[in-house]
Amino acid sequence: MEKSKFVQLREDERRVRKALILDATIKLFSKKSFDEIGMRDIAEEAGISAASLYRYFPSQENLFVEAFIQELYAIQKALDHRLRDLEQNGGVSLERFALEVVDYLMDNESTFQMMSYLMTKGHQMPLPIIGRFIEVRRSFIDQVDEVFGMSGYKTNSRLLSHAFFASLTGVLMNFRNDLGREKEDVRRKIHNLIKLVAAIFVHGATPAMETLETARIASEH
Amino acid sequence: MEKSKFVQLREDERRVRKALILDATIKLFSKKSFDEIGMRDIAEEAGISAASLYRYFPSQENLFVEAFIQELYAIQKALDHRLRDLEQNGGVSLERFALEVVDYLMDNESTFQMMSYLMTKGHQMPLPIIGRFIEVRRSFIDQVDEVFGMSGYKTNSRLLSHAFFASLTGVLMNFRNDLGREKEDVRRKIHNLIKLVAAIFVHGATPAMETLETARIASEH
DNA sequence: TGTACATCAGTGAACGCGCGTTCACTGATGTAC
DNA sequence: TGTACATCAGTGAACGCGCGTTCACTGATGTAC
Repeated sequence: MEKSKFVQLREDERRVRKALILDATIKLFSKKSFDEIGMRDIAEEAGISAASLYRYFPSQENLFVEAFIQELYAIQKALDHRLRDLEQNGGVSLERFALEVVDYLMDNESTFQMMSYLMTKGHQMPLPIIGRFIEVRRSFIDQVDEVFGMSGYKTNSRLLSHAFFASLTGVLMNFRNDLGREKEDVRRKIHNLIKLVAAIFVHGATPAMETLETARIASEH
Repeated sequence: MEKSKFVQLREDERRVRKALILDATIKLFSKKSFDEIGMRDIAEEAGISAASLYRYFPSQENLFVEAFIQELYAIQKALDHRLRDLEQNGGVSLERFALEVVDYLMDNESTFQMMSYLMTKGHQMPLPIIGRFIEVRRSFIDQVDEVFGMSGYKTNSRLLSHAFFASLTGVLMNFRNDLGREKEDVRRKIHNLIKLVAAIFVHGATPAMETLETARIASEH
């Protein structure tokens, strides 16, 4: 009985330490590219020795997998939270939602780095990560869908949501590291682009859907 | 005189061999990610020993730089060529142009890999590459601009072109490696998305420009 | 034509370094009696 | 309370491997006389 309590305590502490290591790892994601982060870096960031890491994770790959998945959960939660927030405070327009997402991704470098990484190298990642990534992406596209729904679109907005999601990430990936520009300058430019894209998607989608429908039917025959 | 001719010949051969190595390197770009390509890989692909590479390039970095730049020139030329081609054969719509570009990028894995790489890690690349990349991107956006112009848009389409370019690359990066899908399936999905985006940009841009103008002015005060 | 020499492409083997990981150990804390 | 033992976090040092790069050499081709 008492013994089990002590064991419990030890296990709790262990979990806390694991979490600290994962936090340190995620923190590093925002400073370096993934394939530049070594076990010694993580150890330093966490304030322990490299050897100690192996008391908590069997390998570097395993540590990274856990960190990625934790981060993916955080993204999903954060996005969901922001959407609910908007809903309560004055309604959700596509533009407001998109700007929220963009700001989140610009303020959370590690999240953004991870998303880029998953997009470009995702196909050779361990399965659990791929699964989570696809899930999170779908959940995000669902949210876009929801926003489109609020904006008055009915069915068949699925493809539209995919396109919008792609445009949004495309803007970020292309202009995030624009060289020789001030940080706030970059943000303003990206905001403008996002506003433009949102406006285009809102005002231009209805006539476009017909065109697409025609194209789709044509391409299937 | 004669001596100079022999020297000339030797120099020509040298240039040819350099080109062969560069070609081998670029070929590898389509098979592996850049940070997975080693000097021994390149040597094997080129059919020589790793040590020999150093007779032609002072370092791996230098070799990569030359390969990147060569590839960037190739992209620019290919895109330009395709645009001119379209102009002569029945006119250029945004959709046709975009589909051409997409197909080019889907058929030239190494090009696509390089573009993704430059977008995500470009800011820490050697200066000559950054310069070339920005140049090529600008030239591409110029082409989009031109197409928009043909489609009847007048001034201030610059931001629109940026946005379209970003959307196009975004679609590719997001759905290129869609898992558990046939290759042709992926291509069809991407084609549909691109058609949708093109249609949206064409039919929806005009009212959107006003919205944007308002937003831009507002954000400056 | 023959011979000594220069140039240079090409190479197998080795060097040096950084990385992921393991080893053998220390020290703190708790348990048994 | 004291003593022998178990558990486990933590670590400095070392191992093994792969990589970029260099070394010392070979062999082919051309040059000088």
